[in-house]
This record gives sequence, C-alpha cells and structure tokens, in this order.
Amino acid sequence: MAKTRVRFAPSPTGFVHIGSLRTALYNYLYARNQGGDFILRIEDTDRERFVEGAVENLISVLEWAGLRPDEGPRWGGACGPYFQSERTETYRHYAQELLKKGYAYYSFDTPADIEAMRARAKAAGNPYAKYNFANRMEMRNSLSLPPAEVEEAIADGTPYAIRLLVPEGRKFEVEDEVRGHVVFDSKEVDDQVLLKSDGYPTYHLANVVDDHLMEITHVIRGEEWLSSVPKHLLLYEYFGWQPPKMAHLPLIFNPDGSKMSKRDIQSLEALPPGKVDPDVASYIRRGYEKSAILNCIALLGWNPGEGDDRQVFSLDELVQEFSLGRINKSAAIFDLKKLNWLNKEHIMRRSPESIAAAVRAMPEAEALGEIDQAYLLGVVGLLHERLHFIGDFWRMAGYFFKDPESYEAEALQKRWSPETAPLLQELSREFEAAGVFAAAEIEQALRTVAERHDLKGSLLIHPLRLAVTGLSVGPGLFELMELLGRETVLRRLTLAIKQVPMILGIG
RNA sequence: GUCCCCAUCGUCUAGGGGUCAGGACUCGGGAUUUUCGAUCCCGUAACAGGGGUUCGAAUCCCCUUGGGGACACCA
Repeated sequence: MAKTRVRFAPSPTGFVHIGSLRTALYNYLYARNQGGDFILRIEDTDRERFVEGAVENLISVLEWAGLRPDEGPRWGGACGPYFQSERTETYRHYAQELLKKGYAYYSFDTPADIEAMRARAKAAGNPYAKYNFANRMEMRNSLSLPPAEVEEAIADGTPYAIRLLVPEGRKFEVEDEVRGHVVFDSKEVDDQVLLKSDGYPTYHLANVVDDHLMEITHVIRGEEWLSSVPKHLLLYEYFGWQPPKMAHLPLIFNPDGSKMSKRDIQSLEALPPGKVDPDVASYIRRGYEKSAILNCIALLGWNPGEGDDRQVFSLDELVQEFSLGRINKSAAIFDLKKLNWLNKEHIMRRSPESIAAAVRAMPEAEALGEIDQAYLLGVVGLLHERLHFIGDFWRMAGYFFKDPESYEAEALQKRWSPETAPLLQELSREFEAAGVFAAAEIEQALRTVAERHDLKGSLLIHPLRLAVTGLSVGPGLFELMELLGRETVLRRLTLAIKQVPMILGIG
C-alpha cells in the first residue's frame, strides 16, 4: 500500500485563521498517526491577492505550533517547488493535454461578455447562471467558433482562458471519509476556468495536478470545498488518475453562529459580543499555551470516542488517538471558556523547570538580575496552580523578589486595627526565637501567640500576610514565609509595623 | 433561487434500535482553607417538529423547519 501523504495547502492571504490551523493540525495528526508525510504547499496562484509577508507568517505559526512539514517551501522535498506560482509551466502542460484530448476548450469571452450572459440569465429568472452545456455554444469559445477563427484569435494574441468541458447528464459520486456517500449532478457544475488568461491556473486545476504529482493519498480540507469535488473528480477522470481519498471537515463558527471574521475584532480583550478572534497570532500574543490551543481546536470536530472521556491531550497523545473516522459532520462553535480552562490544565501539566525557564525568558526577570534557580523553583512551586497564563507569573511573584512598597489599601482598612502592630511585634519575637523557620514552626508560633491573647488565628494571619507580601491574596502564608526566609520576614514585619499605622493614621 | 452538507444540555460532545440519554466547559450550591486559587462533592440543563418502519426509535426512512456551504478568469 502506498505511503500516506497529506498536505496543508493554504493560500497566503495575510493571517492564519483558527479553522486553517485546525485543518493543518488534522493533516499533521493523520500523517503522523499513519506514519506518513505531511506536506505544505502554498496556493498562491491569485496574484491579485498576494499579501507581503503572509508566507513567512504562515510558516512561523506552523513552526510555533510544532506542526513541522516533511516537505514544503522551507524544507524542500522531492516534489517541489511547493509554491504553485513556481509551477505554472506544469499546469500549462496539463491544460494542453486536456485541450488535446478534447476535455477542455479555449474561451475568448471577456469579463464583459460573461457579465452580459449572467445579466441575460438573471433577467430570464436565473440568478446564478452557469457557463455550461446549456449556453456554451452561445459564447465565444473554441467549441462555438469555426476552427479558422479560433486559430486566428490565438495567433493574434487574443486573451483566452481554458475551460473544463463538463458533460451533460453525468453523476459524480464521492465516498467522503467524514460525510459518507455524496452525489452531484453535472448540471450543477459549470465549465470551470482551469487556466486564467494571465497564464495562472485556478485552484481546481493546480490542486488536482499537484495532489497527483505530489502523490497525495488523502485530501483533508474544509467543508467549503465539498461542492467543488465533482470538478476535481472529473479532472482526475480526464487525466486517467486515481483520485485521493477525501475528508471534508466541518466549519468553525463564532459563538453567535456567524463566520469568524477578522473585521469584527479590535483586540482579544475587547471582543464584540458573540464574536471570537479568528487570528491564531492573537492567541499566541495573549500567551496561550500552544498545546492548549491545539488541544482546543482538535476537540472542535473530533473526539477520541466512546469510553474515553479525556479532554486534555498533548500533541503526542492526539497523534496517538487521531482517526478520520471520528471526525464530526456538524459545524462547531469556538468556545473561549474551554480554551481558558484547557490553558490552565496544560500549565498544570508542565514541569516546574519548564515554567521557570519560560519565566526567566521574560523581560521582568531581566530587570531582577541574577535569580537563584532553587529559589525560583520554590516560587514556581507555590504559584504554579494559580497561574492561568504563564505571563501572569511576574505580576503575582513580585514580593518574592522585592519588599512590598505599598499595601493593599482596602485590605488594610479591613484587617488592621490599633492592636495589630503590638501583636505583630510579639509574633516577630516568636519567629526570631523559633528553631527552624519552616511552615509548621511558623504556624506553631502564630497559634501560640493567638492562644495567648485568646484570638482567632485569622486575626493575625491576614495582617501578617499584608505585612509580608503587601497583598491580601496569595499562596499558603506559612509556605510562602518559609520560602522568603526568616531574615526577610522579620525585616518586612519591622517595616510594616512602622509604616502601616502611619498610612492608616492610627497608633 | 439551485445544488450539497448538517441538526443530542447555553457550548464541545458520547451514545447509531431496548441507557435513569453519559462526560467536559460554563453557571449555581456545598465542603475544605488564613485569602485567592486549586481540589472534592452536589445541582440546573438536551435528543428541533411532524409523519412513518418496529413489540420498541435520540438512534432507520420521509417531510417540514432551522443553520451552514457552494454556485468567479478567489482560494
């Protein structure tokens, strides 16, 4: 059996759409699962839509995601070039072959001619006229014109396109891997332009020719392509080629059911109601874990099946479990809440070392100078489970590296009374006297002082947290103090005992 | 308009003739805790509608409705 070969074939129109990333992911997963090849091919045959830097952007997103192609523009391969714009000779050759076999014909119609034809049809009550067997003999093409006139036009350099000759009364049947049996009637497909008058091929020709030449075995792409399957099937038939297997993926929509559009979004933080950002780069910038994004979109239209309730998957696990047969037919809505939850789950599964490394790479770390690795790992240990984004780390970790410069005003009002300072003073002496400055001993010291004054522990704990961290919330207080160390804690207590009453204007 | 695709909790989904229709996210409640978070319990919530087929339909068939896609010398 032939080696499985799949391709991701985007057109570089600027940004990478979430749906596009999922198509790439499914192709990648299938290739890896089957031990096959994953090919990247750039479909840049529309020079009017060329966007500067789009290819670079695309490749960088793929690399970021870890979906590394086996063949492609950056990676080379036996079937290159992988830019369709560099393969125009090939397409011309195959268009000629079709012409020779009588499966395609020259079309000299100008855009105005076609517009006029459609306008006539519209007036006659057909709003979406096709260029096909019903009217092709009324148009200007090599079927309707006398041979001499055709030759003359070509010799003159009259612009022409090459169109596919679609027969009347044919049925086209596909066995789609996700949709099952689908039938089309040839009266629904028009004499598609294969080669444009600028010499570039249309998607349909280039796609079929390349998929064949690149020995693609499975075409996995969005549902928007389902209705052009008959054209492709006809082309394979005309060329005498074996068509690949097809899998048309369900679409992904906004929460309000609309199409995901870049136009709706200004920033990820200010999403219009019911909308979601389609640009993968936005999520990367926001600091989402790549594994969480991949996990999230993988689940949009696929699941591991009965008896497997797992929601959290690494890329490797997805590769392990993936199959075309478990792809859903119905469109899915992108759910940011679930992405957020998955993001946290993926952070939880990261090792403290990898988080420490990520956190060291951030600019805030640089400002702190030398950071002791064991100490950093200690901080990560305390903060790990409360991180929603790795990027939140330094906002939460400040007091582990610097004495508080201020205290949360509201919490101070609530937790600090005139009796607090003397109590903390007493606590401070207790800490000084303690043998080991570890969580259990710290708590023991605190409970001792509380009992001595017949107070609830919380009456000491809250102001103590404020004094030591400046904040009202955070990890377990005793653990945090142990990590900070006795010296730092005593210093901060002294500082707070002096400053807080001044701030509050008491004592 | 024509053709094609789709239809289970708000969302992602399992289940494909006999299930109390299961899980996850969200939301609500509780437990725990020095706080936040995490965790653990508990709860709310669905087979779009109508016809068939069948002893029996969420499941198979048909229709309706709703949603989506395609109908370019764009991909």
